[in-house]
Amino acid sequence: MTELQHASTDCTQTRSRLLEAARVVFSQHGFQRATVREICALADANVAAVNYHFGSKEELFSQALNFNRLKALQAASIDPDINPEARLRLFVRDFMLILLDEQHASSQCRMMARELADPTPVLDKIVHEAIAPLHAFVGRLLGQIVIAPIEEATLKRYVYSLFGQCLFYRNSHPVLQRLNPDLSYDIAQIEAIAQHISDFTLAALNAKIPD
Amino acid sequence: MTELQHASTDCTQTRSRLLEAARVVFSQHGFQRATVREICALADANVAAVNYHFGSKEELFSQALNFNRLKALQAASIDPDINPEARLRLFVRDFMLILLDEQHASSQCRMMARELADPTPVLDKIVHEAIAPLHAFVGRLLGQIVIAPIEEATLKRYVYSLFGQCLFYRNSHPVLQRLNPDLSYDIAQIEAIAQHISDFTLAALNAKIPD
Amino acid sequence: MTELQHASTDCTQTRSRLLEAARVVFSQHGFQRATVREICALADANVAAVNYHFGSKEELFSQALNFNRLKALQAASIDPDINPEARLRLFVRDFMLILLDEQHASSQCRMMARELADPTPVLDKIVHEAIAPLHAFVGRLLGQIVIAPIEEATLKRYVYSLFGQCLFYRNSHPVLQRLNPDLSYDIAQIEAIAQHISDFTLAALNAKIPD
Amino acid sequence: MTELQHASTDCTQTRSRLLEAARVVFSQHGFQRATVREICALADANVAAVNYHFGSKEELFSQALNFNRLKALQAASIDPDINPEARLRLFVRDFMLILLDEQHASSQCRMMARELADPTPVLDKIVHEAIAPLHAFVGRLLGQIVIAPIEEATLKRYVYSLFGQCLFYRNSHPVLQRLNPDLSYDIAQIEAIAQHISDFTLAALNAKIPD
DNA sequence: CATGAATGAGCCTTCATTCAT
DNA sequence: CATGAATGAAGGCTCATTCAT
Repeated sequence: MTELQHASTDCTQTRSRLLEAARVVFSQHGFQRATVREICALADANVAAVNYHFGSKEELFSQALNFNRLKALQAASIDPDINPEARLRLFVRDFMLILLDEQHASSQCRMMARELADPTPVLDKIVHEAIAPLHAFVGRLLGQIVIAPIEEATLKRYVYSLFGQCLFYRNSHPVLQRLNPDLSYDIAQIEAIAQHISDFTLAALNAKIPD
Repeated sequence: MTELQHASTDCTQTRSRLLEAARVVFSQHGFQRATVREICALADANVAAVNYHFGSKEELFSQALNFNRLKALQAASIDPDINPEARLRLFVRDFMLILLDEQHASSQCRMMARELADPTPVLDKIVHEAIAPLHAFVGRLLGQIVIAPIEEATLKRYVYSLFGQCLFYRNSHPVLQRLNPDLSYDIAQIEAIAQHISDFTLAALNAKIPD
Repeated sequence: MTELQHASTDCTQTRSRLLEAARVVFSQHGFQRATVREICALADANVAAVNYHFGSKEELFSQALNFNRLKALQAASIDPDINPEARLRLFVRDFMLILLDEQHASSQCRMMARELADPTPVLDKIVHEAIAPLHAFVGRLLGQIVIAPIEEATLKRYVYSLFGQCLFYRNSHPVLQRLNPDLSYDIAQIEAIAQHISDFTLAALNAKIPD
Repeated sequence: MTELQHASTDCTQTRSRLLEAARVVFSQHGFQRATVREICALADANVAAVNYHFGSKEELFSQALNFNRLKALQAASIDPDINPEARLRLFVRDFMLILLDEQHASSQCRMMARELADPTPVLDKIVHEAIAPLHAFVGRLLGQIVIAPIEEATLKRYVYSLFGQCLFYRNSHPVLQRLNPDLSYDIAQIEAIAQHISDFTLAALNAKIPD
């Protein structure tokens, strides 16, 4: 519960603590189930603090979302000196690290993943600011790998196949935990998963070329 | 437990109507957002009916789940006269129809999909009765396609890659709707999606063989 | 506080008790200051009872208004066998009894008086259903007294002068109480006030005739 | 108590701006509905300013009341060279201008009018400092018009009849607005109203003499 | 067997006030 | 002298559940 309390950020500021606590609680319970009371308790703040600083639970949710890491992700995989396949492997690895690494501040991404299953008005913002650019970026990347000209619709399905594989590990995490009770993601395992997804995807893409 | 006791009785029975209404409402709003009042209103029953017949909202949810269609799915794809690849294509097609076809009574499966993102104690039942067998089934099927002996862990990842691709279209439906505002699934489109997933997966599996 | 509890109405019904309590509390504190909690406490009901029975505080307020007495008032003063001046005296007397008699169920009228100073959306209903007809009625009555033809606007001002005098005793009651600390309205006093208002008004109206 | 201490200082002083803003907001919304936040926002001051300068919302309200205009009113109508009836007409005219003229700084009086319907402890001050003297003044004035000796109680009722007519236009303003949607008070209309009230009252008073 | 009525815990939010600087 | 930040009490309302019939 107090995992992020007094963490690296400037915790003397109630506002920052609220944002941090919100990410934890929202990513655990989703927007609906999360209560401002729990967030405030975790942030060691008064119940009224959320409304004072953000005006509403929804605005807090919206501001707790932080797409910086996702944007940095794209920047890192954009180096033109690396060939497209290697860039894809880099991207998938970083993406999975963000999605699965419980230790780091990836709760924003988990919040997003939750949001997908239980949309609130904030989803529009998420899609517009984070997901659409990400899909566009991955679309360009895959387009460079599949040299043969392909239809836009087909390219989209490749993108979906890639994201589907990646997101599965997050979205179906509760299921996987029950199927494999001793499941836990350390960095080595995350990298192995990322490598599998990259292998699988590249194999499918390359196999398509002769067609 | 008693879910099939009344299966044969007239659907005018309150109990049956509640189950049917529950499937509709739960699959629309998820467990949390769905309200007992809405279910009862749709079933034309009293607010107290849910607790009277099922004891709790959660138990209603649990009993509203119905895995028959998923079980039938496996049965259909098990014909030994068909080669494994064709069986996989059949399975994916039927699975996607269940997941995406809004016209038919596949709301149970949509309920399950929602549940994954918002686990309740009922998830244990779902995993045990429906998902675990399904994963095992698909695991055996993929194992027949990848002739070369592979590790159990690797096979699992193949299964995850397949389900990840399939579930993406349901889990990320709100996102896809926003990315493609005129999105809608008719049977032709569902079959095209299924074919893509099958192609993609088989290409990846076959490419692996030389390794 | 419990002045009306278990009064004459069917108090076994929570709904009725809520309406009764609402009239008491609303007329004491006005719409804003009145709290559903206090109303429910007075009605010996649960806090949720208001929302269960009426949906909202405002709808409770709206339904607590009851114009029957005002309507009866007009009916009583409409007897054609009595001359207009006597009918006016009757009307003023009955009106003042409703306005000032604390013993009887005139809290609706006090509620209305409060509403005037602190309008809520419900005021539209009050004006339309109760006040407009009342003004029209009194307008006709005064029109019969002032035989000479007068303009519509002038007639309205007569109506306002009459109602102004009557309502003063209710609206300015807190002031009058402080000016005359031992103020209290028994029936004799109310009748004396009514007689003064009638005298004053009729004198003014009659004095006008020669003009 | 200290209300005039800063009277001479520049109105840019926070304190003065708060008083001015308070008059505007209180007269618009009444004591209850007015919020400290709105007053501070209008005065371009901090939320804490009210409590800092005045200790409480109620004390701000109390100090925002300013009876100078009412006192000036009496002074103006006290000229012994004018006959009592004319003085009454002057008084009523000026009083109605204060009550109804939205353009001028008569918000204090509107504040008082609101207060009557929603008493706070401040009402004691209002009654003692403003209303009681006003009633006394009008009582003397009417006493001079009704030459015949009358009882104190009767004189009081005349005063009430006069004030009732005047205040009606303010207290029932929300109602009148709804009855006459295109209602608005310009100076000509206010003077017409004042004339009607004076005519009506004087007619009644004079008619009484023969009694 | 079923229900209309009622409940109580909990939700988000508002607001006058206080605190630390 | 003044303020931005924070507080706690209270508000209306929702909802799954229970009760009495």
